[in-house]
Amino acid sequence: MTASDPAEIAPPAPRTRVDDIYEVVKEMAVAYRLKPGERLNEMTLARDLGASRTPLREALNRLVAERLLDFVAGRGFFCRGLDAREVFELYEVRRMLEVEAVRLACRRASDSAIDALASNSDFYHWKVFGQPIQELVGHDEAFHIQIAKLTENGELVRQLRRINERIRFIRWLDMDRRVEGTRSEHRAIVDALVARDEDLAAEKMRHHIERRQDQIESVVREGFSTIYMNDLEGP
Amino acid sequence: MTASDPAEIAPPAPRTRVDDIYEVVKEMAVAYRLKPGERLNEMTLARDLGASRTPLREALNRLVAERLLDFVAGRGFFCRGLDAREVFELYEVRRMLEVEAVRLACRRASDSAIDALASNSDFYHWKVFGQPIQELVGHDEAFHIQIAKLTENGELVRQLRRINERIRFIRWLDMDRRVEGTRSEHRAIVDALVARDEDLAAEKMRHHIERRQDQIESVVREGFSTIYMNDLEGP
DNA sequence: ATATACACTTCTGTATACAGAAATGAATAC
DNA sequence: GTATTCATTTCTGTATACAGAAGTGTATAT
Repeated sequence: MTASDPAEIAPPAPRTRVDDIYEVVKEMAVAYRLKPGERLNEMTLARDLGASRTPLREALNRLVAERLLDFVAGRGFFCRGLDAREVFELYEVRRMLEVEAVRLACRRASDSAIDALASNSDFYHWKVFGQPIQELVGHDEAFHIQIAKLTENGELVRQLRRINERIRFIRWLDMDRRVEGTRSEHRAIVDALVARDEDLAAEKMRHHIERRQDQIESVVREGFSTIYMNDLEGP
Repeated sequence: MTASDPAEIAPPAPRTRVDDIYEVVKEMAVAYRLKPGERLNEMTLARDLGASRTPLREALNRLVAERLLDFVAGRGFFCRGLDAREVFELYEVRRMLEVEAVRLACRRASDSAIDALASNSDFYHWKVFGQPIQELVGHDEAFHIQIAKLTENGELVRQLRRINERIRFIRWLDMDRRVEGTRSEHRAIVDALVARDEDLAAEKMRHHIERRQDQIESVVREGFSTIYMNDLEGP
């Protein structure tokens, strides 16, 4: 958005090794390619990433602050756990933010912004079958973020993005059973937004998120088996 | 809470130099003892803290992830800015979370927990005059966190704590004009909680937070002058 | 007087080194 | 067979070293 503004062409922001490491390890943590609670060996990981421990540890510290990794002084860095309670709490925070976000969106968004959401929205394009789950979840996240952006509150958007990273694995697991439901629920939210019916939009959003919240316990259980099945594709 | 549980006496969690540095620099950033946008000299700062650059940079990376510092690759670390828009957005997110939090508290909190909040609440003890502003803000934050804890949602509490760190400086500035208002508004919230009147509690909380939101612009302006006056007490 | 080029200084980004803590495992005691 | 001790190995926590980028200031040209 601001990046393409010709008035502020700052030097193209040199990428450091820390940034690269950060992204790679983040992906590993988000996708639980590291097992829950697994200890990270800094020397091995640094070697595998072709770097030294110094930038690695800086990246790991960022990830600890984002709660994608755990850290114990004297013992090192660990993959975050997979805990139904934590996921449940994150869904609850997410609901609080998104229900209010869609309210604000009803009040603040321009007609054209809402039109863009309505006509561009993924639920028109989703091929429900034969589409990689990752793509579907990507569309899902994008839809919710787009609504958050209508509030013009950058902090809100950032917080939701962070929550999304932490529950993405869970979304991967339950998306395939819920594609159709998701699509129709998204549509209901957009309809309410177009009508600027704040209460209805809020209610639809609450419903949309709470439905998933109910299933967390079982999805997390499925998560463990998925994680430990993936040994098969290990290195 | 869990720390004193005899069943889980883990080794007393050795403190590292990173932890110490983290806390010291965090305090500097929170209190704007670093000027907004000021560049941090790693060598100087490390020397002043009696450490080397390695743990310093790890701590700084954590603080960047928490948005208490900025980072530009190739240029280094900077104190966060002081920006009315950002503060405004944080107050908005805070309102979203706390209004819903007090609703959940009405539903979930035990009678005894609410009693404890009501009888122990700071507004009974606040000495309005002649009390350091820092203490008053500490009571204020503690009050709000206590309510959040009634939800039993640890993530919610954590997110609010992080927001509090980022707006603490602003609270310091406007607290002295608002001590009495704060006290009575807190009381109204507690009364609604005791009555388990969810809608009323939510409305009181919303009002409580939005009142401050309206003043942010002017408080931020005051903030700049405060920051640049403090040169007088420099080292 | 302002702008440009260039040498010089300072600082960041990363690798490496090393001390001490933690984990591992063998050997011994019970 | 289980528990305990101690030697050995491995790994973390931090300091230091160094290359190259960024910043600074001076001298020269216009």
